[in-house]
Amino acid sequence: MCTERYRGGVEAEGLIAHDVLAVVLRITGTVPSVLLWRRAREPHEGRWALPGGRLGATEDVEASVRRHLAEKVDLAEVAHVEQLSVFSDPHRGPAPRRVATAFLGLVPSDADPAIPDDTAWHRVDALPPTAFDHGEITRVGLDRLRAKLSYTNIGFALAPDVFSISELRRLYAAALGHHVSATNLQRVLTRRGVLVPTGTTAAPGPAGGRPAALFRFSEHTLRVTDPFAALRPPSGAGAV
Amino acid sequence: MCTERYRGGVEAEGLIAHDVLAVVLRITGTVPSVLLWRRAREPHEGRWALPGGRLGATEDVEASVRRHLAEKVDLAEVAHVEQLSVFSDPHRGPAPRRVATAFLGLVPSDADPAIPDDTAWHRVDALPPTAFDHGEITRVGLDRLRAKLSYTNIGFALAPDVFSISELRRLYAAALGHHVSATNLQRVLTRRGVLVPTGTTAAPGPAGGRPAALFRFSEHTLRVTDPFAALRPPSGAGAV
DNA sequence: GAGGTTTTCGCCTTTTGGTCGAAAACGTGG
DNA sequence: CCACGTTTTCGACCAAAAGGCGAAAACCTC
Repeated sequence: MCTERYRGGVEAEGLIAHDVLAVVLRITGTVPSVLLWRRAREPHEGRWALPGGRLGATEDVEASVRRHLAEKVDLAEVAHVEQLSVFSDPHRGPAPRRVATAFLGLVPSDADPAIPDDTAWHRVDALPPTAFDHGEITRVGLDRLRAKLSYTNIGFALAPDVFSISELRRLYAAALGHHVSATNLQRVLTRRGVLVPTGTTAAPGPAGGRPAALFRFSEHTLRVTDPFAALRPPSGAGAV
Repeated sequence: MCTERYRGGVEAEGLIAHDVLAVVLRITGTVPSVLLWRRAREPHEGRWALPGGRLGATEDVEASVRRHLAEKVDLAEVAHVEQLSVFSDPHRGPAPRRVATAFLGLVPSDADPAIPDDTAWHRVDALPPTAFDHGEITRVGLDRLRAKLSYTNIGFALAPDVFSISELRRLYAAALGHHVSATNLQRVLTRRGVLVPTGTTAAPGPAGGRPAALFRFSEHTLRVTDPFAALRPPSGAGAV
């Protein structure tokens, strides 16, 4: 049949199914959680998988991952999306061969978007059995988030629109997995100009305490804190 | 014919040609250069393209880019390869649709590998007309190199096995496009433990001068200088 | 108003990066 | 063999950035 030769022809020509996947993270309590859905069909029936799907003919990978993500979560709640990496091990899943471009997505901690019945948030420190290489991909996404918290304004995608320093401190500590000092966090982010005071304060908790000043991020798009590390240009920089 | 329905079937199924591409950089004089080959056929005949080719059925993208690179340059001279990004704009080239995974490759300044007749090094500040989006991809590769020079030991892939500080300073300045102080470069890299003295010295130039002490990189694989920026863990770090 | 709680802020220390100039170690040419 | 130019090295100093601590501020309840 044509179908037989068809398959063979496809592989000889090197045409490959291309998927997109999203590691969608959100800080819940003291630990990040990732959005996963439970597979109802083989392969890997019953295991938990990252949202995603086939790359369409008229879209680039970022448009595609946004389209597929919209099936699992309200896209308006996803504050940031960026490309992670390509996963292409020929044995990363059963035949036929699939290549996937993975993305990182971030949802602010105050958003609690509606999600389908087969979908749930899972703490990254207690992942259920994952399908294919999705566990490894989740780890890559988490690592990326942690790295970028240090030298970008990516916190805007984890925090509510306005927030107190202690709330922000809690989010950073949860994402980074280690203690973060409120004093230092505020100073570092302020010096970089990513944090601006709103002038308003929050009501104290039931146990009292001084009312917290409220802040917001100056920008809601990713910006690298420019001379973020060693070996800066002297003063007036001339790009090549 | 089968062929007719074949094509239609392929696109309906979303099967796509996947390419790999490499931005191979090398510091030449005071400016980085990129390895390009001149296309002898349409589309974009006569324009200059990045090395690369089709992803094969039994290899992942990194193995593939190494295989294709071997056709243009001696792989043993490529000291470092890392994934850059996926380029998937449906209109990034004429039909049929192609998706490409781009890589960054680095060749030490003392290597001068043999290359085919259709291939040449081009200074990145004076690129010839490039095919498809290869000019943009080159820019992405250069940006990646510049960023990583600041917070990783990636210099090992630009420098000879042993080198003087002034040689290394020249390489960093050329790659970054701005002045770099030898004193500071040595201190920063030494403090991070990526630079180790060999105990030997180089012969002075024809005009004399104090003989330069020679160094080498402690590792020849990529390592991120761990707490490379703000928001470090307190002291004893416990990973989650 | 006393006592508990939470946030804020000033002050200090440590680490890191940037700059400068003197000294060291070589050549060459009188 | 000594003065001079050259290149590298190294110490000293400075500024910026980040980490830490504790007192003070601003709220609660009893």
